[in-house]
Amino acid sequence: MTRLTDLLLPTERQPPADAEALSHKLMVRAGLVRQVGAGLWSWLPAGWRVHQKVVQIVREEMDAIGAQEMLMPLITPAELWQRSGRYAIPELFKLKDRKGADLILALSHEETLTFHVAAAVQSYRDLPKLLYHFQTKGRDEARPRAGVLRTREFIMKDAYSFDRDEDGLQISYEKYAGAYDRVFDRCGLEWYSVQSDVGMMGGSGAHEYMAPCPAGENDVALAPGYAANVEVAGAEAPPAPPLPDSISGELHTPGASTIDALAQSLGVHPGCLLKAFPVVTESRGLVTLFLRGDHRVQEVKLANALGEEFRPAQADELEAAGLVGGFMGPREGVPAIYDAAVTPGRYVVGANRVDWHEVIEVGAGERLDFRRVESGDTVDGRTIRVEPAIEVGNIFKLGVRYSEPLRATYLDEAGRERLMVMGSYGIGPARIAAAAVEQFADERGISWPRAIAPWDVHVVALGRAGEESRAAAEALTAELEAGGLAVLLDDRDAGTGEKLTDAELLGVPLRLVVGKRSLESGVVEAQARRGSEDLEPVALDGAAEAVARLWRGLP
RNA sequence: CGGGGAGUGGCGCAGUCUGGUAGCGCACCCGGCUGGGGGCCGGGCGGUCGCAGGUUCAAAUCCUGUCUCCCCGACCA
Repeated sequence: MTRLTDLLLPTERQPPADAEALSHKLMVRAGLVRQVGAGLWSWLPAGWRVHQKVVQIVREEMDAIGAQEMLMPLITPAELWQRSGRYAIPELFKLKDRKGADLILALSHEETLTFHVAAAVQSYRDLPKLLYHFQTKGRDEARPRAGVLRTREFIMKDAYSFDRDEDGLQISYEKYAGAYDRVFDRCGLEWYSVQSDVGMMGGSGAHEYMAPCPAGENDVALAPGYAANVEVAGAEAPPAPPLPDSISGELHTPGASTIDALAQSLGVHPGCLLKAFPVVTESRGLVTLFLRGDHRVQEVKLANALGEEFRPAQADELEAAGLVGGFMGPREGVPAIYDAAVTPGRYVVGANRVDWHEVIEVGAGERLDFRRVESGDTVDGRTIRVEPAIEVGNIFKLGVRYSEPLRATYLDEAGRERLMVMGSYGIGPARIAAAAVEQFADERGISWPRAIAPWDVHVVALGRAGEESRAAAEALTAELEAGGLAVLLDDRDAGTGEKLTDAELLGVPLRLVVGKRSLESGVVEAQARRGSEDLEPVALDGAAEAVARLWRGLP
């Protein structure tokens, strides 16, 4: 039993002035978390209970697939990271000890675990190995944001798999994927897994687990049977209306240096225009990308499509090539690449002269897909919608990205030395908590899924200290606890409104109100936090069982 | 890193333009009333006005520097 009079639960009537995201506001208001610095948060007792609930669910599902829990240090010798090549990451916290030795704060633990497994495992007989831990991560984020959604220090469950080959990795990957499905289901979240970008570091496959909500940092493209991060999603765009024949040749377009202005002055759909996006790459030099005026470049897709990194061209480079900002178009000597949604036909492009555009005929040449998909696009005839989501977990086929530099090898049956094939699998418990707040909160506050609520039942004892209702609430609480429920008892000497309002803010799934009015009939009032209708009152006689039953029926 | 905004009691804010020694609501403490939706009355506690320097008889207010935090973007292995 937790008595509210013992608990540090600093609820606030007003959200912090600088909070933007709903989960940020509510988690602070409900007394779950407090900020220490930018991206640095303390978990107060009630919030930590939620975090621990999530951790326990994750732990159980990891154990269930045969993964073994361990613990590796946050502070790590820099040398391991120098070997893996990750020492240069800007987000990496770097420090020195008193002897001047270089150390880092691990932002994940591939290096450390690969180091251990490389030393401990020599034979194919010892593979596969599935391992995980919950450990603090340090990440010097350029921009921490939205309360606990993006922080510079946080606890992550990071898991790893070591296999002898790709086939083995596939099996391990599927085990973790299954465990993840169960974790997010059990946490009561609305979620889906999406294909994700494997990044420049390579890797042969990756999925992200996404919890849709407005505060999400990722945009996800969804259609029946299809889900992908917009960083990789590809789709068919609805065709743009044809450019009227009346518009042709050279066009005097004074001041129309933006797509909107140009489309408006010509009276045509923005899709009839081509937008130019000049970039420079290592192997190609300056290239101009063209996509429909109503489309946007998706930079991750672009890098993948190009097969190399790129940067926007600089003003002097444009000038040297004769490209004119605001009126840019194809030009002799500058390679042009068209987006896949630019179907052959007539388009308005810049004439590379200030205040002039022209109509060109685009043929059926080579295309790359580098535009961002938009709501209304289709995949195999199914309409896509794009929505924001929080990334709550990811699974990633690493391959030999770490086993190679860190020499994690084993001997196969033939005595040949071979590289272990790895996977990594992350979950952020804090993000799961924040996502649950985002997804289920209403105007009164948080509404926890049963599985991760800080307590199972919130007993509100009305009346003054010493009154009969207080004693009844105490007795009821003890009985519920004996029956296996975790109960928060509001035993404060506060007004009814304050107690009920705080209960709704905190969001425990089942609330029981003990007051003299209902006690006269030998019952307490029950209300589910989610859904507004009162449940049937619960008779004090046999309450433990009845309440447990009610609780089991909640979401 | 670029753009924008903000630092005044635990929280939310006013005061800054026009310099005169800090105020409001909530919270908190004491007393009393009330006791099923943040109730009422009375009395209180609490602030180096982010920090440093400067101007001035006098600085929350003007000047210079600096730190911190938030939002948008970039970045996010």
